[in-house]
Amino acid sequence: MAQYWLMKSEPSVYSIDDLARDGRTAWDGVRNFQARNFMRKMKVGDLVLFYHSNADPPAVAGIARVVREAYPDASSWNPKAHYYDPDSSPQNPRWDMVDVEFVEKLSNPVPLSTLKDTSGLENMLVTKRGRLSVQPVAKGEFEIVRKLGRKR
DNA sequence: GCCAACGTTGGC
DNA sequence: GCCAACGTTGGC
Repeated sequence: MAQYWLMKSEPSVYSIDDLARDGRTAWDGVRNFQARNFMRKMKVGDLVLFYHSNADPPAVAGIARVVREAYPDASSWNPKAHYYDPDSSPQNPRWDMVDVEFVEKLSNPVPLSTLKDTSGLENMLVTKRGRLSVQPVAKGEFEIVRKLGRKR
């Protein structure tokens, strides 16, 4: 059974439009253990709410799908990479990433304020735990957000 | 740009 | 193993 997730990206770094253009991307740069552990649970076919953080307004901007399950994030042992971690190596990778593909851009992005105000979403982690960049979402929550996002 | 929240590191 | 210091996230 498919699971549901929310993943954050700053649109100035990588936006839903970038994903629409590229078709698919490797979700590298996650350097938080809890977020990494959630990525390790992802299965091909799982659906992802693509959330724009540090945006105006912060919002769920689109939907993506997992197309490759967790594998080592090579940028973690590249000294020139922004997210370089000296404790990670090819022999002993510390960080993983997944590949996701573009599914849809929401015609009506769902801002954080709406997530906070909508009945049925009061338990979403994104409204509580500001700093977790990869998090699980309940199926019902996913459906509500997708529906809101498709409204015009 | 500020700063609260909170995850991580490292001294002890 | 505690916890203070530090760094980062991310809303505002």
